Amino acid sequence: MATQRDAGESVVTGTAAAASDRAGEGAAEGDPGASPDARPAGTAAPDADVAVVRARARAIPEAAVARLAVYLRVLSDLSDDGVVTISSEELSVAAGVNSAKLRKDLSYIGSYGTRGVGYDVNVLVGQIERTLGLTRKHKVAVVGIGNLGHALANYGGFPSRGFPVAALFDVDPDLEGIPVGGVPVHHTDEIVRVCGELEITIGVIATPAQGAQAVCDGLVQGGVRCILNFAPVVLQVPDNVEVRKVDLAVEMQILSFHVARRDDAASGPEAARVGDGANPDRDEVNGVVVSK
Amino acid sequence: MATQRDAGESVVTGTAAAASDRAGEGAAEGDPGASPDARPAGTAAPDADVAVVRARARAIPEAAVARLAVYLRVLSDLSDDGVVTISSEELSVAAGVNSAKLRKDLSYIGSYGTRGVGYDVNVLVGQIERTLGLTRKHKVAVVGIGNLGHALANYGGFPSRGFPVAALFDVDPDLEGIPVGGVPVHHTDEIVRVCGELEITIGVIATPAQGAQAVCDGLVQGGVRCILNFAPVVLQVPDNVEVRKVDLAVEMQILSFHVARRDDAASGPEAARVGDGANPDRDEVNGVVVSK
DNA sequence: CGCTGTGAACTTATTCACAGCG
DNA sequence: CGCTGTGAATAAGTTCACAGCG
Repeated sequence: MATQRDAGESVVTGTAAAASDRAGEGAAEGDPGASPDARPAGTAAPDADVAVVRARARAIPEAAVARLAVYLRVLSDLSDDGVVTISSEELSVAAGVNSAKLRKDLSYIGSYGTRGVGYDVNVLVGQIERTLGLTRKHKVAVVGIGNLGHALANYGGFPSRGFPVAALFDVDPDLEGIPVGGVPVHHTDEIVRVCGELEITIGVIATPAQGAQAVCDGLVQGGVRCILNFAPVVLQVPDNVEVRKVDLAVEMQILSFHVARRDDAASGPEAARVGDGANPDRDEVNGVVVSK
Repeated sequence: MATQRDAGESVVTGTAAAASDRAGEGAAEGDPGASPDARPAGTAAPDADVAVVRARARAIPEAAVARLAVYLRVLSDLSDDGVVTISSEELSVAAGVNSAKLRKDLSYIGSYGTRGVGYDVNVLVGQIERTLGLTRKHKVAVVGIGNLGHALANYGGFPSRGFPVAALFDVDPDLEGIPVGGVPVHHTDEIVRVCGELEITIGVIATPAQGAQAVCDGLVQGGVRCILNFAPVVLQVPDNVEVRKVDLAVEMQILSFHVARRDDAASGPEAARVGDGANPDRDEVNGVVVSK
């Protein structure tokens, strides 16, 4: 009964990072050791502004939030490339959405565009970061240092985006103390204590299904209120804890559904041709040319 | 431009084209008394069934498809545990949705329940697998054998669910020939040839951003029509190729938004109206009151 | 009875289309 | 002009609530 969404639910127009290059170049988003409130030039009053942003936050549709994160990544890249201004049309293409939707999404966070011109890239970056609560760091704990956990612990995309991996846990005592990506692994028994002490805000569960709920309970007890769950189980959490689920098998199955549907359409209502895969040079399906 | 759906965008219903929904029923039928549903109560026809399933497939809401995959996983677990029958209420709890939604979702694939009793677990597993196109194997290729690629190549969840990892690719020539998870790594130059020969249906992109589009083009040219993209870029693909994107940084940022929103509510004008029941523990994190 | 299956009501999200500002 | 910002119109998705079957 607590909030629990999964990546495939209402929205997740993703963007930002998985095995990124941006990883290494820690800089980018103007905030090098400066104040945690790092605001790009050209914005206004700190205190009142925050209140406004926050007030609006409550009204932003869930679906729009996911897209804002995408826009942010695209805008960050543009900023790195020295782009100063961009129109809703251009940005929408880069983000893979239509321009009306983009403008609507941006309107939820305020009016930061200039009519007849477009948006100032840096201003937008700053506003979106603020809206998403990225003006502060969110310490991350990864539980389950298997293949996936390793990948996550070493993933540069997290720290470079304000999500430092501050703690690692695993049930295997042999891993205790061993550093992965520069952070030592603790035993899962220590989750509550360590998360509390380090003030972890986001927990990432990369364990097998069986252990996941126990790990989750520990994280919650340790004060973690946001969980990214890779384990194929539905976690039970209190109402004040937010869970997002990433289920690779589910993603694959959704893709599978679309293949089936397409094959179907291609072969008409009757006779589903089973061995269609045999075609080695399929450049068209439904008469549509594939290759570019 | 091509179709590119991110997990969560609407799709399935062919929008403009197939206007009418629910396969089969005559729209003219207006009397609520008589069950207008085209499908006979018995529902069993083996062969014709496929046609029915497929026809309905076109009408299944995108959101429901994602959930069907979740139900399938839960049902498979139940089946393994020897559970024969389950009610919508029980299944919905296990899947983390409400029972009305679950019944509605199941109704999209047909009527396989028994009133007063519930659903036969195995029958449901079979029907969902059929709907999702899981009655055939879908060979998977993973491109980018870095941390994430390694994890994916070794991830047991794929093969066990009908998605054998049949090919691996990386730009690094040093990796060539080296087996990862029992499958040798090819150079990315071979993507088109190998994917064509092996009849890969799903490509997983786990490369850094820069290489992603080129890899994607290769996969498409090699006949791959479904892509799971972990790279933080919006891929350009032909209309008949389906892309789903998984973006970890975006997931984190969505979580971040919710932390910010919650912190805000807690410290805002009125007190948080939380008071769930499950977690009476810690009341503050980072100095912010969470629950009352 | 108990539980499914489903129209109908309602909520959320997307798209349209245009007023209005720079 | 060109482009933003946004109400109003549509479409998609969720929940309700209950008829009807086993």
